[in-house]
Amino acid sequence: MAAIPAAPEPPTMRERYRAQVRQEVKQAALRQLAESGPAGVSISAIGKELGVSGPALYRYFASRDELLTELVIDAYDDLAAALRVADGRARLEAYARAYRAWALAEPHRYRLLFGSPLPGYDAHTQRLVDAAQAAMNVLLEALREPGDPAATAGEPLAAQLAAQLTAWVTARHVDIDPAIALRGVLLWSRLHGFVSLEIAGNFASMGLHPDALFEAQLAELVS
Amino acid sequence: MAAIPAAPEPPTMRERYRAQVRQEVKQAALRQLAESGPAGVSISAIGKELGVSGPALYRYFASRDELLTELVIDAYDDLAAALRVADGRARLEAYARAYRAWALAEPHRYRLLFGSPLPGYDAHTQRLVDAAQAAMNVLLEALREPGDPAATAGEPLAAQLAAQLTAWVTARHVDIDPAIALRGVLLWSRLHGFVSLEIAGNFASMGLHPDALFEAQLAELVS
DNA sequence: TGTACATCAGTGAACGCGCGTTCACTGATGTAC
DNA sequence: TGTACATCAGTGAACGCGCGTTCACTGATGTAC
Repeated sequence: MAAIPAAPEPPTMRERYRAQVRQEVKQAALRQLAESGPAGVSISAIGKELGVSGPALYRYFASRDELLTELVIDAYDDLAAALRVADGRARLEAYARAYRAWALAEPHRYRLLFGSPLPGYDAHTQRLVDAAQAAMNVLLEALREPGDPAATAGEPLAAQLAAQLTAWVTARHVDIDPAIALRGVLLWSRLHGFVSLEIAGNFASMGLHPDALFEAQLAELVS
Repeated sequence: MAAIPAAPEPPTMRERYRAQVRQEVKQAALRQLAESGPAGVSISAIGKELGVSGPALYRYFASRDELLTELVIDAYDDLAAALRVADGRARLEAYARAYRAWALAEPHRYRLLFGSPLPGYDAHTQRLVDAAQAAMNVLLEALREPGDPAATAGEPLAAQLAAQLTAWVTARHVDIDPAIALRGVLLWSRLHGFVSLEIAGNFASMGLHPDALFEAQLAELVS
């Protein structure tokens, strides 16, 4: 039971150096992600890009999985931050536009979050689920806005579904009606459908311009 | 310019044997797809599963890419066939249910069609785009049903979008209003959003039961 | 300011793995006379 | 019915590639006296 001396010291030079190299590794990994997809993010290739041997990276990340986890969490954080700027009246519409804009600006990261599962990688760690919920919380906040047309609930909910929604909402300390939480979940589902098809190029291969499609979709979303 | 003799002969035994082995290879590939995802579909592993050496498969498929292409086209065909059974009144609802049911029954094949792109594989060959359109045509047929509430178009369309939709619809020899085609595309987009999130386990990790969610989604879809 | 030591970033070789694909070859199967 | 030949399925070795990870080691950097 030796007392551990408290060490609130400022970071040493070595610590700052480590933090900086970690960032550079992540950036190189993101570049590879954009070029070759999640499977193409490899330790050796990152080392090559940084002018360093592969095993050197093990000083900064315990394994490839840990690196991937950091990329995923960073992406969730960035997405949530991009969504948080949606504000003011017509907040829902702003949220939808911000969601699509982020996905179009960072398609590889969007796919990392919501695309096919990586082989041998468990995306449902509590840590990852928590990070994912941050983006959802922004949506719930937007829905809580009074005076929004969505705030007027429609049909009555099935009891079981209402209970699950209530449990989910209260677990995140947001105080809204389960019917509105349902609207949030379904809104997210529709946004994801549109955006993932657009990113995959499905609209383009039908000869349809996504911008106009999205406006039409928006008209229905916010109604 | 020697005349090539026409050969409408029935398939020889060797041809039938070849066709059968091709089927077995595909089935083994589907099993691997279900277990390890698209990246796990490997020539050597298929050979091992069939009790045959890897290179033997090159008698039946020119390359791994050709095998994958066959899997994709088969999946599109099966999906379209599953959707075609949706009929009768409330055809749209039946279509939506059939779409979800197929995706839940064959999640790995659904992901093969609409999940992340495979590295080094071009999913936008004309042949593949055509196969994808078959499923869409079933939806357009369902939407053409008169008396369906969806048939009554809503707001006026942007001119450019209307032109693209008309071009797309007439290229597939279906005679419906562009506004209704738009409803079809957006309906598909929403279905895909819901189904892909459900398959990925996103609803489950929120503690939400997908069945009840889907019923709520359906109520909005068909309205 | 100067020296001795501990810390730690990075190297290069190695292990074991799996992959797609090519190639020369064996042996069985079907066909033609 | 019987023999000679062509076809073709399948084998095993090999090529070249890339991967994650471990390990003993070198050399520079920061720290303590």
